[in-house]
This record gives sequence, structure tokens and C-alpha cells, in this order.
Amino acid sequence: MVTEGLRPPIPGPNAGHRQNPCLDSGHHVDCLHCRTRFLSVCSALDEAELNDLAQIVDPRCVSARSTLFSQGEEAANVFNITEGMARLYKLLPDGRRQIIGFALPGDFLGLSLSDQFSFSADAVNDMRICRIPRAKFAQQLDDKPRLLKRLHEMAANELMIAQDQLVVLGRRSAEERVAVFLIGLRKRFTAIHHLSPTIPLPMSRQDIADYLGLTIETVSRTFSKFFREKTLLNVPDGVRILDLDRLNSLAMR
Amino acid sequence: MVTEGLRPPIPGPNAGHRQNPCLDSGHHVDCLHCRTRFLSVCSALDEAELNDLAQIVDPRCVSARSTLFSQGEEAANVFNITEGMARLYKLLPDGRRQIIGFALPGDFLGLSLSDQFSFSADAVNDMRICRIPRAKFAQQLDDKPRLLKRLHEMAANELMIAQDQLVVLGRRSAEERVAVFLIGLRKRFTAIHHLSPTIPLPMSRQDIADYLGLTIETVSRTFSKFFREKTLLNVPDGVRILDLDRLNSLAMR
DNA sequence: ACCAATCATTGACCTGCATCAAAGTGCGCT
DNA sequence: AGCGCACTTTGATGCAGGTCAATGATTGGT
Repeated sequence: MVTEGLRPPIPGPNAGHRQNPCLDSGHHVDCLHCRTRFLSVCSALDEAELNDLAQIVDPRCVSARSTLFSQGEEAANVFNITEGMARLYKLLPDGRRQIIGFALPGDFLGLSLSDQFSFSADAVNDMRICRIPRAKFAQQLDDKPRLLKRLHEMAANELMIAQDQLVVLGRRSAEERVAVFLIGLRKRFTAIHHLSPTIPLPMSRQDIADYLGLTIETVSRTFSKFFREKTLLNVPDGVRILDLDRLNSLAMR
Repeated sequence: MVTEGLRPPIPGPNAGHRQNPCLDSGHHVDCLHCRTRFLSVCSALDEAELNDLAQIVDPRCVSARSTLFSQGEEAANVFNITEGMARLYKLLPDGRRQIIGFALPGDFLGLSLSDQFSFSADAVNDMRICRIPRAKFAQQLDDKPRLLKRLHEMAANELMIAQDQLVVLGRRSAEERVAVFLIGLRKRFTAIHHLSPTIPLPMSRQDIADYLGLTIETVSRTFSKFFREKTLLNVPDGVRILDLDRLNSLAMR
């Protein structure tokens, strides 16, 4: 089954009634009752506008480790994430990798609307996305000023996040980097699901290392230290924060 | 004199006839013949629209080392840079500083339109800027979809630059960082002035270090190494590239 | 249930850059 | 010209995190 490995769907107004969107491709698309409607770029749209969008979106499943798009590739589509996680990264010619972000439900890929992707994206776990032809989306932007405004707001937010990450990579110790990463991830998950004491970590240690500008060994040692000193508890597929104060003081801003 | 320390004005259509914009405050503002018109957000505007903007902009001089705005401060204004250079930075509570960018003529500060500044900005050398009340600018955005589109394009470009810098800070050696910095700065100056063999470096070594996530000593040693091996030549207020191939191969992407 | 492959952890050692310290250089001011 | 100050360079030393290597833990395939 394609959805194997997905964490259970978050209970919502239509929990249990949701059809598998992978089967919907080319058929009726229900943007109106989308779980990520108010998280995503779609929050700028009313019912009628949402219907326009529904005509051009193609909801799809993406299985773990498969590619959404690659750096330099023609950007034929833009993407709205509805479930799962993607890693966004850049590669240097010699193979060094920097993960520039992890994309979660509600995130939009293709904010810049440029004709080539400036980074690569692939699925960390099984995902669901809405694929939208870029040209058609750009058309919608021309018709719907509130959509453009929302897109700009999201781009500005991404810019702020990237600038915060510059501080992390330029000026922070390994311990601080891991703390900032966990606090940030927790905050993002909280905005999507409800607050949970456990932070799921579907990405590998290598991914975390490539995101934080460290090596896998340093990340592993830092987690071990946090476990040893009871700042974190190691749980299946994630960690539980035991000492939030400690983590916050490391992540101070 | 307030403009002391400014590099000589770039020859342009109105070179030599230009009034000191510092004296224009509150008087007639000539956006139409602005040297940075086609570099800046204003490139989206026709003559009539430019006149609307001229009604709300306040051109000002900012002398070297003075503050444009500080992180956390109420963002009452947004800024268009017309001359000089600003450093944009974030501070950690313990004083560590990360410079997130250097702003040049044509750059817009306040892309996010949020009500607080998420970073601080001050003048590296004497500058000229156009100050615009944020609320009035936002109004213009509602009236002028092309202006919003241009703003979004600029924000998307800044985002790409920030993401490139994440790779630099996360995965590159000191030597590579300095090379990338110089190649990037050269490219930006070329877009503003004409191509010059000399790269002006009005910022201090400490600024460069805080931009590249290094210490002042490492930056200094790296420059010395480049001078010694004849990759660069040390000239007053900047450097000249002697071996572009060498620099490019270090900055490879 | 078993094996192979991948991923994570841990230890020993190394190195690139940071830190600490001391000259050297340039510039404004009187 | 001479002084003071801020900035830069250079050298000596230290260490956080990288590298190399081995072992454990998980996972997927048959």
C-alpha cells in the first residue's frame, strides 16, 4: 500500500470520510474541505476562488525517498504539501549537501515562480501533495490579488526563517544548533497538529547533520548527550522533550 | 560635509546636475530620473505611478555608522537604497553577531512588510536612501498589482540569495567562503556600476568575518594568503582580482 | 526466521579554525 | 610632526567538531 509509513491522519472535521487523494487525480478535487486549507496559500481564497484552483490542481501521492524535483530542472509545476515531509537541499559539485529546509503540510514549493528550481526536493516519508502547473498558477495570481499577497507573505516568512538559520549556521555551537532545530520543529508541528510532548523525527541523522552544517557523528553525539543528561528522551521515530527550559536556554534568541 | 567619504558618483544621464537629495526632504522628489529607478522596486512603475510614489518618499542622507533601524523596532518605514552600503545583521543575546547581508543601491529594506524589523541595519559608509512610510507604501501595493509583483520577485530573489548563503555557512571552508563573497560582491557591483577590475570593500574585516561565520583573524589570514599567491592584489579600499579562475574554482557551485 | 543492507552510535585521533597575544598600519586631531 | 585610537596582520597555542574505524541496532527482502 502506498500510504504505508504515514503517521495516522490527524482527526479533523472530515476524519474517516476522506477518500484517498491518490485516486482522485483528474477527478473531483475538494479544496474546500482540505485539511491544510487554512495553513496553506489557499487561506487567501474564498469558496468560489477555491473552485477555480480546484480545476487546475492535481493531488498526488509521493512515496518515501522519491524525488519531487531537482535543482536546475524546468519548474513546470508548483506544489502544495498536504501530508508528510520533504527535504529541500542544494548540492555542491563535489557532493557536499546542504539541506535548506524541511517542508511540512501547508508549505508551498515554488514561491519564487522562477522557471527553474533553485534546489532539489524529495520525500522524507510518504507524502500527499497538490501539484499545480506553474503557468496556470501564475494566471490565477494575476486574477486574484489576495492570492499574490498571500504568496508574498509566505515568501517573506520563508526569508525570515532562512535568515534565522544563517545565524544558526554562522554563529552557533553544535549543541545550540540541535536545540534550535528541535524547538523550531516542535513549533512547526504544533501549528499543524495539536501540541504533543513528542517530536517526530522522520528524517535521518544524516539529514539533520546536513541541515545543521554538522556531521552525522556530531549530531549523534549531541543527541546522546541530551539523552544522558535527561534533556531528551529517545522514543520510537522521535524524541520527547524532558527539560524544555534547558533546550530553550540553549536555543535562546 | 555630510557626503564626505562617499565614492564619486557614477556618471549617468544627469551626472553633475544632481542636487543633493539631502536638501530635498519635503520638497520635490524626482523619482523619474533616479539613478536606481531600474534597479529598484520602482522599475515596476510607469511615470504616473512613479509620481504617486514621489508624493510619499522622503529622500535622506545617512552618515556612515549611523543606524537605519534595529531588530524588534516598530517598522514605521521601509527603505529604498540609492547610494552607499548598509550592513544587515542579527545579534544573539550574548553579543554574537551574524551579518545576513550587505544592502546596495536598488535594494529594498522591509520586503516582509511586517510590523517589526527582524534584523538591524546600519550604514557602512555614507548613504542616500528613500524613506517611505510603511502604511502608505502598503496602500500603494493595493492599488498597483505590478508593484506587489515586483516586491514579491525581489523577496523571492532575496530568499534564493539567503539559501545560497546557507550552503556557504553550512558546508564551505574559510578559503571558499571568502572566494564566494568576493565573486558575489563583484557581480552585484557590476549590476550597479559598470564592470570594474577592483572590488571596493567599504566594510571592515570584522564585518566580513561576521558575514562569513568566521573570525577576523581567519578572514585576514585568508586575504593574506590570496595576496601572497597573487590571486588578489591589495588596493586602497578594496581588492583587485588577479586570478579569476582560481577564485571561481574555489567558489564553484 | 534469517540474512543483507542501511543507519546510528561510540571511540580514538586529527585538523581547521578559534582564541589569545603582540606588533604593525593608517588616520584624525591638535 | 607627533599622539592616540581603531583596525589589521601575524604568530603561538587550544579545542570543537571533523575524520576514520569499529560495533550495534533497525529494517526490508526472501
